[in-house]
Amino acid sequence: MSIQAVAAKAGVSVATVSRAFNFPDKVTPATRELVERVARELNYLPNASARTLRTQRSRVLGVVLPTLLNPTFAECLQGIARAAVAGGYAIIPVTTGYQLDEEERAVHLLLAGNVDGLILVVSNPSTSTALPGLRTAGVPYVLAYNRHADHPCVSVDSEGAVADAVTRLVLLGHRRIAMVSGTLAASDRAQQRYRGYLKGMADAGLDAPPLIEVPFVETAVDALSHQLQATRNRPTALICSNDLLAIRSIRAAHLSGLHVPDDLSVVGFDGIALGEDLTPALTTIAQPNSDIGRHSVELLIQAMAGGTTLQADASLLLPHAFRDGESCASAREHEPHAAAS
Amino acid sequence: MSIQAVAAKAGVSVATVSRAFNFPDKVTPATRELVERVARELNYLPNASARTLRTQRSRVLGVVLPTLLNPTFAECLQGIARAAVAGGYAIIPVTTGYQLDEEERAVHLLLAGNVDGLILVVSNPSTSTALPGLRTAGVPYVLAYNRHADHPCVSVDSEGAVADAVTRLVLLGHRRIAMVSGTLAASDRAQQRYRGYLKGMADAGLDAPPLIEVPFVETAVDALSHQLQATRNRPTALICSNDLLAIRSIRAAHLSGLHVPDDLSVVGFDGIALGEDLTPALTTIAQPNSDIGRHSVELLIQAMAGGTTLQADASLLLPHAFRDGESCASAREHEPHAAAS
DNA sequence: CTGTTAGCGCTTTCAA
DNA sequence: TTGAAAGCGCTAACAG
Repeated sequence: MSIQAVAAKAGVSVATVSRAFNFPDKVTPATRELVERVARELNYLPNASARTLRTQRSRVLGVVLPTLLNPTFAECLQGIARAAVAGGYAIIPVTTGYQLDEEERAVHLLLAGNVDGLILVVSNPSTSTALPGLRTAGVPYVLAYNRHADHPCVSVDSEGAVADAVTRLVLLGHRRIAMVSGTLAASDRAQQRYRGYLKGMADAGLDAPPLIEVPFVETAVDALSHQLQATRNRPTALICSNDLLAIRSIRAAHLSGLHVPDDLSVVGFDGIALGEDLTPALTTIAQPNSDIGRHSVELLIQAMAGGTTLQADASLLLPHAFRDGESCASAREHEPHAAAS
Repeated sequence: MSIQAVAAKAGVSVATVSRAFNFPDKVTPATRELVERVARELNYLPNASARTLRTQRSRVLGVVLPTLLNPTFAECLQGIARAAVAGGYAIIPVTTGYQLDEEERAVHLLLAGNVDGLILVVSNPSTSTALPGLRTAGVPYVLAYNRHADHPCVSVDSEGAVADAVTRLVLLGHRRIAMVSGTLAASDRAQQRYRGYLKGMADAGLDAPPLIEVPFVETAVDALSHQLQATRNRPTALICSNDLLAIRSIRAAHLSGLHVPDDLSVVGFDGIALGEDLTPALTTIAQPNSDIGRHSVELLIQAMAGGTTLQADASLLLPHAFRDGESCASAREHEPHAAAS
């Protein structure tokens, strides 16, 4: 079904059909209705490729994210999708599995696909190989979750959030607080969160035990169980770099015969919706995942409307919230191995 | 960057550039390398819209799903994405929130976007308003998770799976087994699973208590807690229509002072990866979510290669597996309220 | 092996 | 208010 067919059947020119759809008030009500009726009869759908080719605008946004298996990004994507539709845009999401080369491949794919703009969550803006190319290509883009002085970003103050969380744990009587993280090198967020942890510990005058880094999420439970059993001065609280890690930490504690939160408090980061349905309900630093997506889209659309590309000073810092759950409690008055500490 | 520019700079015709990219062996190695070098220098990316317009093939697949907030569909989408990339296709996913009108809107959007084929998870194939249009449009499509005699579907035998699960529970000594489901009318899968439950109960010669239908997932925990507290002949086991519901059921049990699995066994359906990390680890009927996505794509690509549309007889029934966890145990020898039963 | 050229479906001047 | 026609970037005959 082409515009030609509609024009022929309606007895008007293709230009008129085009106008009837794109500028309804530039044609007389009579012809407009005629065209609309015929189009409906013929089941006409304007061809997006032809339109894109002609106008040089696709009304499609590319989205690059690490994975959808982490509900954090699924929630964010949901926010992106909703805002995109509201703004008249479609989206093409591509996942990268936290791999640098995949990030670059994804950007290429999307650029070749004529997207008008990009929203991306990269491993690390500083080391990303995809970003420089994007910049020179002149395509508007915005980073979500990442935080970097040279790029437009929509994020939260991870560092401050974790530092605050440490303070809370200290107020609950915890002294031996450890941090659990994925590969530090693979994510600027993990690095920021770790810095926040170190800051919080320093502020409280506490020694920070070595970071518990679990390179592969699949092995997190085993690695953690090992740590929880082996350590003599076992931590009484764990701050986890994300909720998935927190969930696995709770399991690791269980497998080590520790009860959460009585023997071990666990705090997550992300605020995935599922966390509230767990038993114990996850105590976590909640990010507004859906809003991060929404604001990214709105920023992008706004910039595109102005025909410009986004600058770093357009960055947005969204509020986070400490979400109380049941995986976190006061440190026991009576600590085991007290003599050894 | 157009093909013209590359041709000019390389001193060849546009046709040669096109060939160098699409049929490398139809040009001499020398010119091919020349073209490739110039293209790289100019940072040339072929324009997808122009190519689509010309060839009438977009190499894009549309994906329609209820939501990405349920990890089941996120896992499936991951499988779809991987298979699509392997087959040289990009995907555009659209979520519908289980709403009929959204399903129709999504299909329209995708069709206008020139997708070559569609993979969809609809609420109910029988009542779907989007499917008939799709059929007449002649666009290849396949349903995932749904099951229907008139459409090509990739699914598992939900009915048989649930019936088997009931049998297992019976063998564990359970007699009072209830089923928890979302809105039955909203999903053919829920209906199939319920039928399987009824069949399993009948086979065991047991009375099936009324279905516990929780219309809105958000309220599931409250509604369930209420049921678990109010019932005199409280069930000793719950079969849940999906894993999210199972997780909420475990929480509801906890809030009602019941321990899982000692006081109540809970079995889910879906096999989301997260279930294995929970405490207790979720006992569930696992679907091969990623494979469902992969097979859907492969079926579709295969059909498109043959220039045909998929028929109902191409449907695939994939194997499911009962995944043992910790949320399910033998019924207590010594049942409370035994006298009343 | 390479070049010329028509045309995919649409929007957008420019004229009428 | 409407129509004629050019052209977006690419591929695929067809000719050489």
